[in-house]
Amino acid sequence: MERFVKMNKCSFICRMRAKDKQKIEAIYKATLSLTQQMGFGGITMARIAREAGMATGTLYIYFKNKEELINSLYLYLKRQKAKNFLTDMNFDNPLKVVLKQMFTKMLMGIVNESAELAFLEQYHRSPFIDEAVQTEAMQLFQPFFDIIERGQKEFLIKDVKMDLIMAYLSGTIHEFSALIQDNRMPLNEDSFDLMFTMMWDGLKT
Amino acid sequence: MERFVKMNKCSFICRMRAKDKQKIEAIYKATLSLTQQMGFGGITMARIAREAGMATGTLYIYFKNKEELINSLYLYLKRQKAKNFLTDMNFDNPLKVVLKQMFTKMLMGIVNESAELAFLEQYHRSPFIDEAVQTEAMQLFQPFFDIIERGQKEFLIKDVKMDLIMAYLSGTIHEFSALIQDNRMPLNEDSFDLMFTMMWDGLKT
Amino acid sequence: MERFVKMNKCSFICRMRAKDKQKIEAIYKATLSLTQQMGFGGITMARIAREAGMATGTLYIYFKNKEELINSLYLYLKRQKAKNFLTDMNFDNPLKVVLKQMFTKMLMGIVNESAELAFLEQYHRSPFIDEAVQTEAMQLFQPFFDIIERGQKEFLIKDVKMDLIMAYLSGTIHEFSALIQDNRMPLNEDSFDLMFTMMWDGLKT
Amino acid sequence: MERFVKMNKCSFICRMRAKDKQKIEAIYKATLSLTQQMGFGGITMARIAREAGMATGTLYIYFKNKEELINSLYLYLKRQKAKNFLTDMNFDNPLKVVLKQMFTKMLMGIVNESAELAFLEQYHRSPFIDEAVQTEAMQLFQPFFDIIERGQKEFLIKDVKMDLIMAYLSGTIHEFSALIQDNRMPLNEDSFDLMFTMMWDGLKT
DNA sequence: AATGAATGAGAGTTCATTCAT
DNA sequence: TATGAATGAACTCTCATTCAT
Repeated sequence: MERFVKMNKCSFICRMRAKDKQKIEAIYKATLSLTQQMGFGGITMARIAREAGMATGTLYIYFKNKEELINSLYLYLKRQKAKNFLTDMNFDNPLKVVLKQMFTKMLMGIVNESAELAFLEQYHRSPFIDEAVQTEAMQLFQPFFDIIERGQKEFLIKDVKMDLIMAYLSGTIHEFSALIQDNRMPLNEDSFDLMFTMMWDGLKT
Repeated sequence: MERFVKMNKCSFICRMRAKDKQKIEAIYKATLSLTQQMGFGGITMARIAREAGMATGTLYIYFKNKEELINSLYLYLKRQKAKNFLTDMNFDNPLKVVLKQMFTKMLMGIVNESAELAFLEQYHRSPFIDEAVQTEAMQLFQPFFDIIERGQKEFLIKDVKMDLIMAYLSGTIHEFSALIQDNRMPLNEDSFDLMFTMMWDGLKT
Repeated sequence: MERFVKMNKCSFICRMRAKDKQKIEAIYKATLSLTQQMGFGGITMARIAREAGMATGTLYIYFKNKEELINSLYLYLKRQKAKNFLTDMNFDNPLKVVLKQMFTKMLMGIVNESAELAFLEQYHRSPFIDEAVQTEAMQLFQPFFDIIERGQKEFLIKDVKMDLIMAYLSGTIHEFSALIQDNRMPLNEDSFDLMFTMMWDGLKT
Repeated sequence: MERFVKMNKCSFICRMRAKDKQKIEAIYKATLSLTQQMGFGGITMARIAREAGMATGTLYIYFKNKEELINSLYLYLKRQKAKNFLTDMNFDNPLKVVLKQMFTKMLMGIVNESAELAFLEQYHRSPFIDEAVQTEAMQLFQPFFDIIERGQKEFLIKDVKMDLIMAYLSGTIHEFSALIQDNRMPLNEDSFDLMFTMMWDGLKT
């Protein structure tokens, strides 16, 4: 949908009213905060609105309905994660070094953004899931798949289906993150080395 | 519409124990079936009752409320799983053999009981979770912890905290099960060997 | 869905709980009353429930949703009308006498049941209308169509399409009823004769 | 959606009358179009504004609220109808000819302006109705009443209360229009003759 | 013990109206 | 004048729980 650019005020400083980006972020923030506080089941449109400091109806200006709000937030987080993930990566390093970098980034990300994690985890088994949204989210991590394939070509990583590799990585990283979040593993280099070693030993040829 | 004439009250020798157990199992079965069909969110007391062939009110005779029903079912499944898990295990075999046996049992169990799996997975992030219940569930798997400790004493398994070992095992087994359920990995010995090898390589010293 | 007949109380006076017919009538009555008071637009489920002396949720035990409630009431009124309409009719009388009888009945019915009229009128342009329901309603008045056809065969009534006859009758009766309801025409035999004459003159050959 | 560059404010000679009228007509047109498309219940201020190519708030510059908008449109249509109705009428013709002319005009008007009809019909039982507005609308048709009175004085039309005559005419014309709109009566002279004859026979002495 | 109708709080969503720009 | 984001009351409908039978 296009909009009208209004110039009637003949104002040189023409700031378009724009459907406030800040507001969308306030909604996202409120939703994440609520998910962490009360779980996915505790999210209601009324509560999100109150937490974000606006009226219930306002949510429906920015999102068609609850489902769309949830899916948008999911995609937003995934994009953000993918962006962070690719920043400052040096893919020319030896494979194991690259993987260690990635592994560390992932765990660090999770630690710093526990609300996001809670949301993402609960999203997957929710009735809101949208296949198209998930597909798009998956594509953001293509560079990651490339690294694995490179490792397989160099005979460093087990030559098994990518599905199996992904399942293995996702399972371990997920659970390791949970350990850190629950303070059952400390947040230091030794601890990371330990976890990476387990993961890597299973992966390598 | 047919009708049953109930005579319980007219019976002088009124032992209800057996009946109760049957009813409770009917409720459990109905709940599992519904979880698989419509997800955790689709479970309502009315639906459980209908699926189990009884009135809504009857559920409240056997369970104080929905939360208790869910938690009871969780514990019931965990106990069942632990029982199956320990049956026919020969702990005198070499460690790796024992672990392979366990691994296989776990994945097989998951495949045969997909309704149970759906329930357990969704339970964990639900608002129904009860810490005491989870603790009890954990204790059922003590024999498993013993095996791991034995492996560490024999210098076969990495000498890291049990928490880390458990996180690693739980993460991989979970994801591997999902692969099988989604038919992205076949259900045969080769496939199991592949998965076990990955898992074991990460675990071993 | 099966049901249980409970006899455990060994009560000789076994009154089935039955989804209270009285309640349905209370709902109908409340709906009619509200339609008259505040128009079709003023009907809300909450108000119907309050007027009928029950909780909102209770309405949904008896009717799937608002639409079904409205359509059920419509059909109920139409059936009632058709029943009244056919009672005490002597179809052996000369045609004009039969028609006068019908005409009188219709107007009398309308006068006695002004709430019903308000409802029926507003139903027709509402978003609730259900074609199947209307078709069934139409069939209830078959005996009426038969009379008209008989009149046409006897060359007493204009030989035009039934649609046209019905439009003519429905239009005049409708408006005449409104006159009486608004007290712009008295409710006596002279007045009825006048109205019937106008109607009949247009109808006859 | 296109964009308008508005310069009104920059114009020193700012006469808005013409503009206003255009806007009001755009609003009326949009409202009629929506009534036809989605019924009276489908009209929302937001939709009217969008259809009319303006902002919601703008509607409130021209009309105090929704009720006033609807009532204004009603009166506007009635006035227009009355104007059309009186154009090209030759009241010197014999009474029956004049009536036939009127009857034809009315039905034709309905056929040509089905959106208007949909609106008028639904207006009558709406919560927006305003008595004063209706009274004014009625007065527009005075010339029509005069014709009827003339007919009564000439002993051509039944000597009954004007109310009864109006009810009779309004009822039949209404229903006949509906027949034509639903394509259950063709739009030709024979068809019009048939309908007029029915109506006239009821009316004449 | 078993029933299922009844309850009513609370969910998601819509929309007439306001108001800062 | 014109805008359209913001508001919040009011709507329909759901569901865990109760209770008379």
